[in-house]
Parts: sequence; C-alpha cells; structure tokens
Amino acid sequence: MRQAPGDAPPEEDTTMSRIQLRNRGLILEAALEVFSKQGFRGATLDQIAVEAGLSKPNILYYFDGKEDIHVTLLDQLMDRWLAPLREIDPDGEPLEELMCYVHRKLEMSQEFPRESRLFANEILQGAPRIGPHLERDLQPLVDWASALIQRWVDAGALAPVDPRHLIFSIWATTQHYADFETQVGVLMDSAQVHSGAKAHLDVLFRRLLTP
Amino acid sequence: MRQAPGDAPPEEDTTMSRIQLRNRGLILEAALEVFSKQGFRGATLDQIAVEAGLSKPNILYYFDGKEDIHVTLLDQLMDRWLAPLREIDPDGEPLEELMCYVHRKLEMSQEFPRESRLFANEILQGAPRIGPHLERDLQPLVDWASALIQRWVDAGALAPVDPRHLIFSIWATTQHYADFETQVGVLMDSAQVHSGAKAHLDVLFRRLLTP
Amino acid sequence: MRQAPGDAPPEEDTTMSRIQLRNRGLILEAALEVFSKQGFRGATLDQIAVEAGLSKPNILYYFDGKEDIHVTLLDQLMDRWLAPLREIDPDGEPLEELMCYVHRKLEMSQEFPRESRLFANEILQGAPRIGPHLERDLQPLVDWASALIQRWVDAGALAPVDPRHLIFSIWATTQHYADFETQVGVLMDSAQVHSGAKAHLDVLFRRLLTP
Amino acid sequence: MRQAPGDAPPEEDTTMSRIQLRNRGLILEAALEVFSKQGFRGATLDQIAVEAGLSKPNILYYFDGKEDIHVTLLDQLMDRWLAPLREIDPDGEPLEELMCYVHRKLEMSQEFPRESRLFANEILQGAPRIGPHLERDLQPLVDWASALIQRWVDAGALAPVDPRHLIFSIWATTQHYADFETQVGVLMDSAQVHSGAKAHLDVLFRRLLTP
DNA sequence: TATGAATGAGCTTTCATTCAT
DNA sequence: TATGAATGAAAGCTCATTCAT
Repeated sequence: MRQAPGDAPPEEDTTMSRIQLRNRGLILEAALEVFSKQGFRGATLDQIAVEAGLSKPNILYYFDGKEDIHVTLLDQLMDRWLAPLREIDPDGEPLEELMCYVHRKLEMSQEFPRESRLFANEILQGAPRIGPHLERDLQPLVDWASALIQRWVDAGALAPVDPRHLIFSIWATTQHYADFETQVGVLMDSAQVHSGAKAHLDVLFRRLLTP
Repeated sequence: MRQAPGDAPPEEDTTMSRIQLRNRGLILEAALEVFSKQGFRGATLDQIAVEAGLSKPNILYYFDGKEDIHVTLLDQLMDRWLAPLREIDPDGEPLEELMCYVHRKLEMSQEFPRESRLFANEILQGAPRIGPHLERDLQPLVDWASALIQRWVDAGALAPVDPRHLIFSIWATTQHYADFETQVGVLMDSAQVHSGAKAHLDVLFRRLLTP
Repeated sequence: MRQAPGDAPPEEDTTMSRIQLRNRGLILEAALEVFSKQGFRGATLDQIAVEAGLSKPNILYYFDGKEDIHVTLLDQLMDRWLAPLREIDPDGEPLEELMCYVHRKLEMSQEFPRESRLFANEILQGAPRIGPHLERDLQPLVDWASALIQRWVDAGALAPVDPRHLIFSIWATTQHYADFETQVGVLMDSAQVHSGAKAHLDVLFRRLLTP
Repeated sequence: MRQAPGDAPPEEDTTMSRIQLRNRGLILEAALEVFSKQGFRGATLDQIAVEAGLSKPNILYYFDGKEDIHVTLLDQLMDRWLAPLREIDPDGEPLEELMCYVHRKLEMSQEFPRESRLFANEILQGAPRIGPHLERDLQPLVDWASALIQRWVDAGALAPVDPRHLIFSIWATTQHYADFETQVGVLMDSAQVHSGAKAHLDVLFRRLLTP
C-alpha cells in the first residue's frame, strides 16, 4: 500500500512562552483576516495591528516584517490545504473516496474561506512567495494522487477521466464558493448556498466518475 | 422570444480625437497587464506609465486617477464577460446551447486570462469597485438564464440541476485555467492544458446535463 | 617624464537641465554640511531637506536615497582631495615641490574643512562606502608619489625619509586643523590658527626634508 | 616644581558590589568597541548589549541611557588621554622630555586605537558631549604645557617653535595611525607601520626641536 | 497634449526607552 | 538584579496626485 507523501507534521517550536504563542496566534489570525481581504500589498501593518489589538512595533517584535507574517501564514496554510488530498485511501472504494474528497474540500471552503482566498490571492499574483512550496509539496502529492486515480480508471472502477483535470475541477468548484463568495452572495440566497452546493457537486462528480 | 437583458451598447464618447483614443487604449491595455498581475493596491501608476510608454502625468490627463482606470477597465470587462451568457439562445437545443456556453467560456479563459484575473482579483477583495455592477448587470442576467435553464429542466430537455449552481460550476471550472494558471503550470505540461481541459469539461457537463 | 595616474576628469552628465543641476547642487551642498557634522548615520534626510530648502520627497526625486547622496559626495570629494598630490611635478625642485604640497594641503584644510571632516568620518568608520575608491584611486597615486620621493631621496635631493610616513604626516598635520577644529578653537585664538599653522608646518617639514 | 593640573582621581562610587563593577566594565568595554566603530548615532544599544553579553534593559539598569554610557566613556578617556602630557617633567631635559611625549603618544595610539577613534568621533562632530571637559580639563593643561615649552624655547633648550602648533602636530601625527588606520592599512603593509612610524616621528620632531 | 518637478500622506521599519515581573 | 514584552517617536522611502510650463 503506497502512502501519500509529505505527511510529516510541522514541528512547532516548543521554546515559545505562553504569551508568545498567544500573541503570535493573535497576529496570524489578524493577518489572515487582512491579507485574505486586501491581498499582500493592500494589507498594512496598521490594519493587522488594530485587528490583533497590538501595537505596530509589537507586531514586529514577533515577526521579522510584513513578509515574514505572510510567509508564515502560507506555510501553515499549505499543510491544512493539502491534507484532504493526502487522506484519500488507496485501498478504499474508488468512487466513494473521491466523492468524500469533494465533500471534504467543499467543507473546507465553507469552514476556511479566508484561507482559500489567501491562497487564491497568492496564486493569482503568480505565487511570488509560495512558488517553491508548490513544486516541493504540491507537485509530488498531485503526482501521487493522479497515478492512483489513473490506476482506478484502468481497473474500471471509475469512468475514464484525466486525473489532473479532475482534480482541477474539484478544486475550482469547491473553492469557488469561498473565493467568489461576494458574487455568489449577490446571485443566491446565502442560506441555500451550502446545502445546494453539496447536492450539486455530488451529482456533478458522481455522474462524471461512475463507470 | 425573450431577450437577454443588458444589450445596450456602451455609449463611446465620439468627441475623442484619434490620438486620444489611441492613448486611452494604450493606458487600458497597460493597466490590464499590471492590475491583473499585481492587484489594485499592488499596481502603481509608474508601472502602468512605463508599460504604456507614457508619462505619469499624461496618464492622469486621460483618466481621473488610478481608481478611474480600474473602474473603466472593469466596466469594459463586464460587457465582454457576460456576452457568452447573453448569447445562449432560448430557442436552441438546450444541451447544445449549454455545452456551447461552456466551450465559449473556456475559450475566453484562454484568450483573455488577464481579464479573468482582473475580475477574480476584484471579487476576491469583496468587489469594492464592481459591486454595483454585479447587482445591476449580472444579477438580472443570471436570473434570466436561470429561469431559462429551469424551464428546460422542467421540460425534460435537461437532467435535473440547480441552474445557479450549474452556472457557478461552469464559471469556476473554466476560469480556473486562467486564474490559477501558475498552479496549473506547475502541475501539468502547459501544452496539454487547453485540449485536455476542453475534452474534460465537455464530458463533465455533458454527463451532468444529459437527461 | 612620468605622469600621475587617474587624471581623467569625471564626465558630468550633460543631459541635466538647469534646474536639475541647481537642485542637485543644493542637495549636495546641504548634505555636505549635515554629513560632515553628524556622520552618515547621524544625518537625516529631514536635516538635509531643510538645509537645502527642498521637501524630503523632492530630495529623493534627485537621488536614489540617503546612501546615494553620500556616495556621490564622496566620489566628488576624492577627485578634489587627491588633486594636490597629483600636481606634484616630478621635474620640479624636490624640496619646493613637497613644501608646496604641504601648503596646498593646508589651504584645502582651511578652504574645505567640511570635506575634510566628511572624509575623516568615512575613514574612521572603516571606509564602508569609500573603501573601493581607496584601493582603486588612492593606492596607485600614493605608490607613484612614494616612488618619486624615494628617487629624490636616493638622488640626495631630500634628507632620508620614509615616503609613505612622510605623506601620512603631511595629511595628519594639515587635516588636523579641519578635523579637530573644535578642539583647536578651544585651545587657540582662531585668528592665529591659519598663519601660525602655515609657518609651523613650513618649519616642521623643511627641517625634516632639507638634506 | 610645578605640578600639572587636573590630577584629582575620579571618585569611584565604592558602594558598588563586585557584580555591579564587573557589569559596568563589560558595558563600557562593549560600548567602546561599538561607539568607536560606528560613532554615537550609528551605534545601537542592541549592538552594545550583544557585545557585552547582557540584555538591553539590564544595560539601562546600570546606565541612565545611551548618552550616559557615552559620557562615562569619554570621562574615563580624558584622564587616560591627557596623562602623557601631564607626565612631562618640567625639570627634565627639554628635548628628551618632548621626544618621550611623542613616543608615549604613539604608543597610546597603538595600544588604544579605539579610544583614539572615540575621541576623534566626538571632536569631529563638534564635541557636543565632551565640550565642557575640553575647557575644564584640557585647556589649563595645554596652557601649562605651552608655557613650559615656551620657557624651554626662551632658554635656548629648544629650537624656536610655537608650543601649541607643536602639540597639535604631535597629536595629529601620532593619532593618525589609529584614526586613519583603515587608510593606512590600504597604503602600507601593516607589519611595517609601527616601527616605521616610531622612527619617522623621532626624526621629524627631533629635527624640528633640536636647537 | 505632454511632462519635468514637486509634495502630502502614508508605508515599513528601527530604536531608545519603559513596563511588568 | 535581570529580562521578556511593549511602545512612542522618528527614520528612510513610496506613491497617487498636483503644479507649472
């Protein structure tokens, strides 16, 4: 049984005091709020400081600068972002594994829309800061998942499909509800969005993948 | 036969001289390049000026400011962006009309990736400048299209589907190739992207919609 | 007849407009005043801006930053500073050539005390910005002058003396009146300084060098 | 026999514990290193704290601030700096007394180059912190030495020379090897500097002063 | 129509100093 | 005695915009 790559959990530096951990947490939470809304250049340390309830120099006591905060945020994000893909079980029932992945991604889009937008912002601008991560972490993981899906297709457990384009479609449709939330909100009663999205994507991908 | 709303052509000010038209064009082209790459706040007038080959004060002779350029760009974009949806023919064959729409959107994603990213940037940041347009132009158009699709579904010409979620899925999957181009480029040989995407999306939506 | 090296005059960029030349001049003059008094780190753009009668951003319109101003100043200074040494005539009467050099240096110390202090500040701090100049411009010139003096000594035209230490003594004693002006002013009536210094250094070096 | 003024030893506060004395010493040593290299404004408390191996607030427990450290350093320096001049023996052999002073000053330049540069930095910037000391301590001492030298000249024990300019020349030539060490190092093999300087200055001043 | 020159407002960051323990 | 944490003031620099021609 093959294993998804990159499973090592991030080593949290345990030398931080409680107050340090708390304030770093406050700052990252505030920065996520601001960066995901305004983008990197649009965000200011002032906004982050106000949002975190700390003074601006105090922010810089915990991080080396605006960029350091952003990079730390993206680093943390990548782990969480790729987790659902890693959790696909090569030994599970192919169709259900993939549908489960779709639903997991949709849930994350609903639970962590700011993270989704932070990521989208970064990719939109050419991944100037997360670029290396993509090649180091994302690429091998997608290679692994694609090979797995291809084997399932070859075994007749799934309808023929290009694994990478399938993955793109799953990402696109699920993250859309977070990234384009403003537009979705204009066009649809927000109460119906989540349940409707789940049912819709279930049909969409089940029909595609059922052999 | 009903008519898609919003067809009124934008009133171009015909009092502009040839050189004025040319320079406004140069500026908008340069601004599209810069805004789509850097976002609104990340872009600078200097970059736009250099890209356009004009001086910075000259830029401001043609436009009232950075925001004016951006808004003008978004205004122009909206028309082009919504055109494929308007072109759905209520009297055409339902499935083919929608598949045609999918392909048209995918082509636009390939032909106008900068426009797609400009739009994505704007929505991501909460549509601070394009918000009114969404309600004025987009909403009625989507209402119209949704009603049309619903009638097709009710008539049994399409498999049951939520029209709005269908539209979101089409937008998401097609624009993904432009908006997340950086990520797609890391994960897939760029030569295979376009043809593969077309075939993939054709299967994806044809299976969904075939009654 | 050998020629002192490094004679190429600095090419002034003739593409500058009159107002540009004037303002760059104002800035450099102000910067000389401030840098020579406060050192590089001690000086602020605000001080320079006030001294120049320009706004701070306007300063940065003409120079790329604080360091650029400082480097430009040092570049200009080096030429002026080394000129007297270059003007020693290998074919002149040795003792008189050197005494003339002493007097020329003393005059420069009186005429350009700020330049002397600017230079002293830079060397004191380890020549972080002018270091390369020292090796490129100063070293070959001093090598040339030292060889010349050595030949004069060997020919019996001067009393035996180590050329480099001689040069150091000349620099030290003449520049002292500029660099330590504050101290000199405390210890001596400033009216007597210049004439007294000239007579004193004349005797000092004439006695040393007369065969 | 007249006595050089200013001999009173500084009242050390004897209530300091051993650890206090040790830490004040560490701080002053570190501050000397940093101030002499970077100047007052260029130096930061962080650098001093790192150099001293103490925390920044701890530094401020022992001193009232950056300026206090600097002033303390200069105070200590003045005593050491003026000592050789005080040690001139009015009853000694005039020429040898002065030559001995020259050599003593040269040795100090070699042994305490950081102190020399600290002093030079302070004077260069107009003696903003040491100014009062100059008038209180230095001036009477130089007055005393000048009168002594003048009497020696009048007595025919020395060649005619302006005492104050003589003193300036001695200061300038000896301190030059410390203050302009960077420049000297570029122009001369550092192994030859010290011995060469001693021989050179011996000749320079002996020729000047021998009746 | 075009642009060199200029600037107010605001940005990130540094730093001497203070707070709280 | 010592130090992690915090901050006001100010630094260098950027940038959209305006001025003057």
